[in-house]
Amino acid sequence: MISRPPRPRERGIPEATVARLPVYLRALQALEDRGTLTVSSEALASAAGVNSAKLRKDLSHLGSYGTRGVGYEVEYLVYQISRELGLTQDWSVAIVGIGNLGRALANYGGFGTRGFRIASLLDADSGVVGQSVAGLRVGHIDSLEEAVRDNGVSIGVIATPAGSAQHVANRFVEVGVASILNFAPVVLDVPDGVDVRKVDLSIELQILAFHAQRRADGDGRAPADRTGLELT
Amino acid sequence: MISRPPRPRERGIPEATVARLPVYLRALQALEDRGTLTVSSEALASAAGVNSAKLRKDLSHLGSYGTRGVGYEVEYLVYQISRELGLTQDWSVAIVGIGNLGRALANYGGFGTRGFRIASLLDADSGVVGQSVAGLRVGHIDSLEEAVRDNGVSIGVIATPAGSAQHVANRFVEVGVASILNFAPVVLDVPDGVDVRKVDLSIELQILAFHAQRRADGDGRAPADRTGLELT
DNA sequence: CCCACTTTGTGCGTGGTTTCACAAGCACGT
DNA sequence: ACGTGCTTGTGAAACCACGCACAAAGTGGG
Repeated sequence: MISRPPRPRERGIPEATVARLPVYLRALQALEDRGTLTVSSEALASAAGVNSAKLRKDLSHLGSYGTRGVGYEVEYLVYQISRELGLTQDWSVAIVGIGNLGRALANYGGFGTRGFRIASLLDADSGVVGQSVAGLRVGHIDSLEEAVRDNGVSIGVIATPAGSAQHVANRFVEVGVASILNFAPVVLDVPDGVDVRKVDLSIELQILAFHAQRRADGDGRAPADRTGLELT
Repeated sequence: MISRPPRPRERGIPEATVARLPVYLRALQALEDRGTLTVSSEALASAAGVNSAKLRKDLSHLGSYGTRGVGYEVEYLVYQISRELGLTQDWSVAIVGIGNLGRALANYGGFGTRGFRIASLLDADSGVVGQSVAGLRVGHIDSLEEAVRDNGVSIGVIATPAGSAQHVANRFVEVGVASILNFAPVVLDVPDGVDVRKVDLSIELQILAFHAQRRADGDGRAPADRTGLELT
């Protein structure tokens, strides 16, 4: 009885679990940096800000990687989650729209922590094209197809104004980029099989405002820490 | 620990609905700009990228604001959603961490579209303090308490490096800021009653990578591609 | 006034997600 | 070898979200 099965999991990890795996991964990497060797579901859950039962169930979808009475081996779990998320291979990313946000993304070191390589920066503004941002020369949007093909780009990031986003998305789709991260405040229309995720700063603010208003209204319950006073 | 299960919602709107209201609102405002007076749930749902039954159910949580046989009056619905989200009042926002991302946020006009006013920019780096960004003078982080009080800030945005985020959050909480939007890649620990939302760029990328990998694996079909032996 | 047509609001079945609670499993000390 | 203590993995229950399908309610034409 030896043999660790190389592919214990079956296809079909719940979407909610997938969304949490990166959080676990980051918490684990912090533990790893601190030299921790093993961690219990309780401790890891607390670091990740979730319920421990949820964490165990999430991990159980990947396989049985824990040891009862002990916990999980940090390094091994890091590897398993990385592999599941596809971070053991490299992904090339193109960013379109090198305004304030695009620049921030290009310079955001956290991206490349593992697996992601920013391969191409593109913009439509001839005043921006040619500039050097994060060590890359900004190319013209017209060369998108070329940039995608030459660099093997498989993930496209849209950081353009709302008006251009759909057009950029269309061109990404046409050259075969099937994963798009959209920062523009529009709903993108893409064919089946293309995966779009949206990050919308003002939507997050609006959700915060909703809850803040509810707190301020005749709530009856003040924030635990403060003395119920709340001015608007 | 925290034992406060009895408070999912008081008289309220499901969380999933709240998260979609801003999307509807944006679609409605686009219609308004185009001069459209009324819209059917079908049309609005399509513009917002959701199912029309879901949209109707979402709106039904706000009240009965539609007219059967006709649809919804755009302007009226804009007002109702705005009110529900708390956008009829003004929210003052402070941004801490004026690096690339903080700068992008400060300049992001979309914020102020309605209801949100960026009242204060703060940073710890003396090379940044004093600079003018988006028409505001960047203040020193030490003046956070003062800035919050003087401007009536009720929403705090954290765009600092990971290492400083928890500290900034603590200070926000201490001066009574109970709504925090966190861009730093850490899980913030805050007392009950404080609302934290997190936007994490690299997590989004990792989720995309997961799906991209799954597409690549079982590309044509999914079934018995590699169903070998499996022992545990 | 009545009828045909349109669109909302919602009851209900279905499926996914969270949480509890506990048996099963492993390590370690005696 | 065996019991003790701890932690995982997972049934089962509760909860929530989604979408179908249809009755209710309004509009407009004849």
